[in-house]
Amino acid sequence: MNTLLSLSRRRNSFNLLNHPLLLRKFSADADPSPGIIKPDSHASAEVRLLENLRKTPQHDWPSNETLSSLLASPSVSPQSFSQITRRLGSYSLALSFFNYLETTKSQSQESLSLVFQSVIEFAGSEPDSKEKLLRLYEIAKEKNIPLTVVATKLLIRWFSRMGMVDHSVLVYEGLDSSMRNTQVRNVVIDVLFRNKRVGDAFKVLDEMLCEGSVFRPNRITGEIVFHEVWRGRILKEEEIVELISRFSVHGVAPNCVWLTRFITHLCRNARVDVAWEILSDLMKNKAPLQAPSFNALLTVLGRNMEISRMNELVVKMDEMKIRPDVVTLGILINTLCKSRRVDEALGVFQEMCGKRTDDGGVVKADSIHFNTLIDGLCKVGRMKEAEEMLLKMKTEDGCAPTTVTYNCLIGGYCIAGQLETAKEVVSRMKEDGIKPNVVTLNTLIGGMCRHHGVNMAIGFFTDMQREGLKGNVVTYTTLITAYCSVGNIENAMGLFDQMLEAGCSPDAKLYYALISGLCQARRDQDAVRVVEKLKQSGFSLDLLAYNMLIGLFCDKNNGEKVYEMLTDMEEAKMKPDSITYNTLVSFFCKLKDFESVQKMMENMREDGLHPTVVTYGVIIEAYCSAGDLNEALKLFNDMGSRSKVSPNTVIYNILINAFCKVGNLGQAMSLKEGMKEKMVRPNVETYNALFKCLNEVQQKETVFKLMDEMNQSSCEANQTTVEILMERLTSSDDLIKLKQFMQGYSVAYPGEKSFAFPCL
DNA sequence: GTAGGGTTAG
Repeated sequence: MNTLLSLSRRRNSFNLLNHPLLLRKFSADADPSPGIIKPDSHASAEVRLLENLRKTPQHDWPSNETLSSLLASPSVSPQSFSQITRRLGSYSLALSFFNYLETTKSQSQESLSLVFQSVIEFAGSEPDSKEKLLRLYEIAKEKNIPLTVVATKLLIRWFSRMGMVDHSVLVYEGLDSSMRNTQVRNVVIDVLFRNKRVGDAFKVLDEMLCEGSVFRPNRITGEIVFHEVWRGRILKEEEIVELISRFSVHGVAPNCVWLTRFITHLCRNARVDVAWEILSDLMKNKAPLQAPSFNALLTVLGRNMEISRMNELVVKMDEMKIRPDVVTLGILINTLCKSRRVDEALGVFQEMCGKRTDDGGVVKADSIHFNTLIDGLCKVGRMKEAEEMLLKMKTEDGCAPTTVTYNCLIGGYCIAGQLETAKEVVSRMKEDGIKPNVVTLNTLIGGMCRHHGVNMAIGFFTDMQREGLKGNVVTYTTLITAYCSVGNIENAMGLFDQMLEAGCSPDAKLYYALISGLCQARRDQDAVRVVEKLKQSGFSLDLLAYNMLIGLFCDKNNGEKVYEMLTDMEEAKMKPDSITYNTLVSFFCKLKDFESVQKMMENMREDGLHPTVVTYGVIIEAYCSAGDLNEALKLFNDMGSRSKVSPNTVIYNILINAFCKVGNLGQAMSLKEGMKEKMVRPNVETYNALFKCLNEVQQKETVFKLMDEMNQSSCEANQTTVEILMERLTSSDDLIKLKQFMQGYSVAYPGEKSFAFPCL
């Protein structure tokens, strides 16, 4: 048989003929020494037919009686005709055979079609195949020879390859509707796509997809269409979703890689719900799916910490017998650990390890799974279990502890403030032959800063530097932040310079830490230097940083720098927010530049922002301190009516204070009454302002009334209150009243304990 | 040739 195989491979270009079954049938021909393997009797009619065709010259075929009788033999099936034609070995012989059969009219249309198919097969590899195929197609039409599915597919494909896609379409359109089956349509669609006739391709596809279609799409249709959809970017996202849904009705899913890519794309563009819908739809229609597509969705659900939805999805996977893999395991335990649900993570870990996967393997945990769990345990302070997990790791195959494992443990002990134990872990890891790295260093430094202060951390860092271990940008950020938080800006800036000298590049987080530290410490000169450095390094400030800096420069009355920051923001196409505006409003208020204040308010509205209660507070206070109480009052009235911003206690206090200061008690009291109406609670400042104003003897009754009111509304007096009242209430009677007031008794009705009215 | 994931420090 081996000999036979090799011989026949050499002789035949058609793979089909290499099939052992066919070799057996045609063994007399294939074997050079007849007699070794004898043709069986069943095949003899076909074999003899082929032999006779070969030994008889073509022009003698019509007159050869043996041939005629063999052709009439019922044992020669239509399928044999196509094989016999192929075995004739050449295009011209095959065509002659076809013509011969056609003229004898001895054969069924099916046999003729099959012979014709073999002729087409030959024509495809002829030197002038284009003309030959065109001619054959003409012949088929002239002689009314129905094309077989194979012939149809070949013609459509070849015409397209030869640049005659119109002929491909003609072939397709000339077909009987029963011949336009899934296979043929798949070829047509593919050819149309390749020739950029997208609309026509979708027309053919549409008939397959629509309800009740006879020739439904199959996996290959999906392959062709989705490949093109991705490659050619011919559809919008919604259209792709719709297309997947239409395929899904027929139980067809895009292939795993394609689908996973699309799901990832949707998730990255915040279309998680759409991704979810697609997978649900496909599951509902029982389309074949695999874990990676689900992993893509689970990843983003994990990032958003949507654990219940993740759970739901895993349950669905289980129902559909879609097996989770190692990646699924990684996503689940990581998400659970990050949300501090360590027990659930351990549960999932137990349950999934050892489960079968789609490719027949077993879900096997690796070092990273262990690291994730150990980190989870350490973050919640379960150090004993973390240590046990480390021991377990050492006994498992392919799960050797790494630097990361030990770093997690060190981090855990640092969180717990056990710095000594953390350092011991460093010794243990060295004994195990695992090298500490910069993360180990940073973890320890972070722990020291938190629990023992920055000086100890600096000492440790210096020691490590002597041992040759270099810090990185994270090391410096930790230390700089620690210095800033204790207000030691000199050392923070010193470290910044040291870092630059050491050739370590600052990153965005470092710049942010430094700028926020400098702004809090009101160090404008240093801030300017750092911002310059930041820009040189190609970084840019974000809105938060701009706001901090603008606040600092406003505070330092550095209008020039404020202007520069605003110009920078504009160039960076960054819109100020209400914090930026409030800072600026407050700046102009301080300068009593009310024109600019008005301008800022206008700009704010143009930018679609609304003045807040803070904005109004700042301006009202500015008008008050400029002595323009009318303007302050006007703005106060504007608040509620124009801006629909309700005044709060702070606003009322500003005004009450101002009116009290100029001795306008009437206006102050009426504002206080207004508070009651607006349900704004007066506080101790409100009362202090009023008490200060009530210094006439005849106003004593009002003082008492207010004192009772304070008690009733549980507004506690402070040092200032007592000082003011002591000045006003000097008689012995008054002092008794003051004492009663301090004890919470009513002063207007002595002996009666006041009640607190929570409604006020 | 093509997809998905998980670990430590600011």
